[in-house]
Amino acid sequence: MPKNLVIVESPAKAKTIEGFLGPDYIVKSCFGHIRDLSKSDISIDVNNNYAPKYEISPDKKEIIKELTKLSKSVDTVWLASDEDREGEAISWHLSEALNLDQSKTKRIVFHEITKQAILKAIDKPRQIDYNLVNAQQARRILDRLVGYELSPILWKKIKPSLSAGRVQSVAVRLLVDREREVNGFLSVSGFRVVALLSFTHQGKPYVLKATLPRKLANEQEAQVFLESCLAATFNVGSVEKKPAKRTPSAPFTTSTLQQEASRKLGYSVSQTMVLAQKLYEAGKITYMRTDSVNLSETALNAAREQINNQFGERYHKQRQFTTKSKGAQEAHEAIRPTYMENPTTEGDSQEKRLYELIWKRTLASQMSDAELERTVVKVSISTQKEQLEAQGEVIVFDGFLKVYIESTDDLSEDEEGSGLLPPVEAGLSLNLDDMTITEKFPNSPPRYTEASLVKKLEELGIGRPSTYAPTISTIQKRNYVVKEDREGTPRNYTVLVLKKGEITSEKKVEMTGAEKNKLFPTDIGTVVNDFLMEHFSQIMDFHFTAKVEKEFDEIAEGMQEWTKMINQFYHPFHKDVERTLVESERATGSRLLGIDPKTNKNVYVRIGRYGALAQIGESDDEEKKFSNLRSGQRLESMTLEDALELFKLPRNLGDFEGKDMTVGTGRFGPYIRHNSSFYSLPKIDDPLLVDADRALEIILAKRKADAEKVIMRFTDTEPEIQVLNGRFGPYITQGKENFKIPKDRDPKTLSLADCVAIIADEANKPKKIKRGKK
DNA sequence: CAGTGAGCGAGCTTCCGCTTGACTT
Repeated sequence: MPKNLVIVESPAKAKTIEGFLGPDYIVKSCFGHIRDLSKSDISIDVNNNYAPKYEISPDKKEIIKELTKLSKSVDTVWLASDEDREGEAISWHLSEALNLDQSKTKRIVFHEITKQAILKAIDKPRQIDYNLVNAQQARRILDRLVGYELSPILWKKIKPSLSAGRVQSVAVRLLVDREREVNGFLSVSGFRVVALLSFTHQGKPYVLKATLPRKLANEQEAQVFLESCLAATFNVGSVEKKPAKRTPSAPFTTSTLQQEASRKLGYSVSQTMVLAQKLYEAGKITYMRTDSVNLSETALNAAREQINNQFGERYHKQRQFTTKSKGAQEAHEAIRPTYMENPTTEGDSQEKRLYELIWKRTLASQMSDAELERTVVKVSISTQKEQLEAQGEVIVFDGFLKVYIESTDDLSEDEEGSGLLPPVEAGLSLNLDDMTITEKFPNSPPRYTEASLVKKLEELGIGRPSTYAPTISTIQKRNYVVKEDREGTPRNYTVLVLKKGEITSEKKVEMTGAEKNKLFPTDIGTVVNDFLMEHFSQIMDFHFTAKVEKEFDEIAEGMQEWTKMINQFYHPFHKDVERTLVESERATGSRLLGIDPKTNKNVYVRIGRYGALAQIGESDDEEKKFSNLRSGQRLESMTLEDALELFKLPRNLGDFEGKDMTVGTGRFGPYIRHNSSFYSLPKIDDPLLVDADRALEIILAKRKADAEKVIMRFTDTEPEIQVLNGRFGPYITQGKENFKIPKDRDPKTLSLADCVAIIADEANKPKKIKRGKK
């Protein structure tokens, strides 16, 4: 019987550690938090010093039973949860829930999963740090108070089932603010000058591409500039070379891994975490939920060895990075391969690519700076004071760039300043091949991707490595936010060209504002955000988390009583809650768009019980009219014209077989309705233009298709079974189930007995095997 | 699936941060 029970948070960790400790130790995992406030109500007694009502989480009952039993059979229980606020609380909850005898309970922490580190930890046990535990309780209770008092207000004032919280509501605010910034962005164009200048050097022809550093203000100025260049001569004025260097980024944390996997591999935040979890469980990488950029001694040594072997000593430079992000708790190492000597790994291709990314990033972080040479060439124009400029960059020593180049979210305008310049010297005379002046519009601030939102949240110190992915999915589940593509809109721009002594001007069209896989706030997300901003600006403040984190730190250091801190927060907050419940109007996001010229009534858009709608007439008007907004239409961007357009449908097209034909637009696009049947309108038809003849055509075509749908039926004997013609050819249907007809059978000649036999045959076939794994 | 949009009232929804599976398609 083992004499010692060690409890860690993660089962993968438990397995590794057990190997180090020998037969006297049994190592178990508690799978994270084991107790929490009950979900069913607020579970905090606000009138009794905020006494929390904890209960064992339903999914942890089983493991607690097992741990209790084990703890009774050993001499010593070692609580080895992580060394941060949450980890300390887990140890305390364990000690309470398992009813541990303090004299045989020891608290240990280690930062590295090596035999040495663990033995050292066991050598220096301590007691539970109650200041840290109280800091966690304060965090937990504040979050519960905010979440469980704000959400019900939203149910009453906006819509049931909505939610608000310290983290999610600020995440939505970032998106709403950005959306407004983008929509309000005024893009003032400038005119960009690019010249292609040729020369010969040692008998070989070269072209130098040079640009004017500033943009010209308008077309007229561009025209004047080109005219002045018509008779000009061009000379290289100066060539200046400067050394530069580039330094590798720190190894991955959760958030930087999510960002790079999104940029380089196109993974969603949650996809990255699922893959990383698999790599972790397979023992290939260290823990994937971390905010630390620290590498252990073991890792530093392994990286050095790998770099020296693979690239030579010149490529190695040992670096230890320091964590900058707010609120970092550093319970773990950075995310790195467990074995640096493996540049790649077995497994499915997605896992493999993520592993290789982690390996490269880790290795690069321990490599030398890249040395560059930047060259700036100035080109003089004889008729102008202003000079053109060409920039080049050459890698003198690649260093870490040999394995890893970090990506950025910025869409840099051009590829300026990269690559090798042709051989030029001061005084060299150049020949103008052509000069192009293109009208350019500056980009609006970029919309957020999942990963760039995580980056922003981390910068603000909001959320933790374990919650970034769940937060992103919560705000999408609540329908506050959607991730989607949007088509761009066409925009005109002007291009002026000087070539062979002639100046020409041309109007061109480019697409602008197209987005791929970006986060957009929905109407409901916007209405909830504006409501919270109006009544709870304190919670919505981007620095709210940072402020309370500072107080949690003070509690952790024993400088402040946790109940006092919560009390100071709760009193004013709860007053706001009560006042809002009484005073605030129902929030519908209602906007008055204008007046309907036909009826002279007001036209509104707002959120209704079933989503966004347009309304003509006041709410107490008996003859008011409603229409759903179309998909893609947003409350904020609706105009009077857009709204009036909606009321043009449904239209009555006239009578057929004694019943009205109407045309309308539903959830699945435009349709014709006749005698309570629906007929989808083909894409080529515009519901506003369709006439009675065309509607009739569509109805008859559908009837014909339906008539041909039934190949065989056995009405008398077995009305359940039919042979039908479907989208993919003939098939047999029985009730709600469909069955394939074997290729060698003619569907037209099948008898009922044949059908029954085929159904029995198909039903016996094994179900499709799961895809994914080989 | 092609409507609905108001109100009543029962009963429900909801937070953040630790951890993994157990479930289908």
